[in-house]
Amino acid sequence: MPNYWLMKSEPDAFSIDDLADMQVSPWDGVRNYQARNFMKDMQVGDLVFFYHSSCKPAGIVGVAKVVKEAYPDHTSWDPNSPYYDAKSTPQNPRWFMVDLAFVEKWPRLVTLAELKADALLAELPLVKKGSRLSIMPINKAHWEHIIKTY
DNA sequence: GCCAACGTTGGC
DNA sequence: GCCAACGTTGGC
Repeated sequence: MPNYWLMKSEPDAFSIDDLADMQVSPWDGVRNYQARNFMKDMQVGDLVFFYHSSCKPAGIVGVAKVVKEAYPDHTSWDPNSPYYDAKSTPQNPRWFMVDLAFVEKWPRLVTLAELKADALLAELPLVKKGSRLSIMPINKAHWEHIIKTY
């Protein structure tokens, strides 16, 4: 029984097309404790809404699947990486990543505005005011509603 | 580019 | 441990 998630990425940095090209990619660069903790909860086979943020329009563009559970994010101890964090070391890693596999790109982007306008999704963390989490759990009812409706 | 919301840092 | 200052996110 898979769990469901939503993960945000800026398409300029990493888009669903990039994932489609690579088929499998690590999800690195997460530097938020709450998001990290959610990643640690992910299991192989979990399904993920791929969300494009900071673009016009923002929204869900497709689906990915977890193929490797959380392991240390090596970019955190690479001084040349934009994601470098001096407090993270190979001996004592602070940040983690998972590997995702491409599943499907949707024929169209489902916009944040649509999701906000959907009364059945009022409790979706994504549409809550001030939500800045880049990774969040999605319950089964919400997941199935979104898959069915859009 | 603006700004609201939120997370993190650091002085005390 | 509190909280003000600062930085970041992310929609518009």
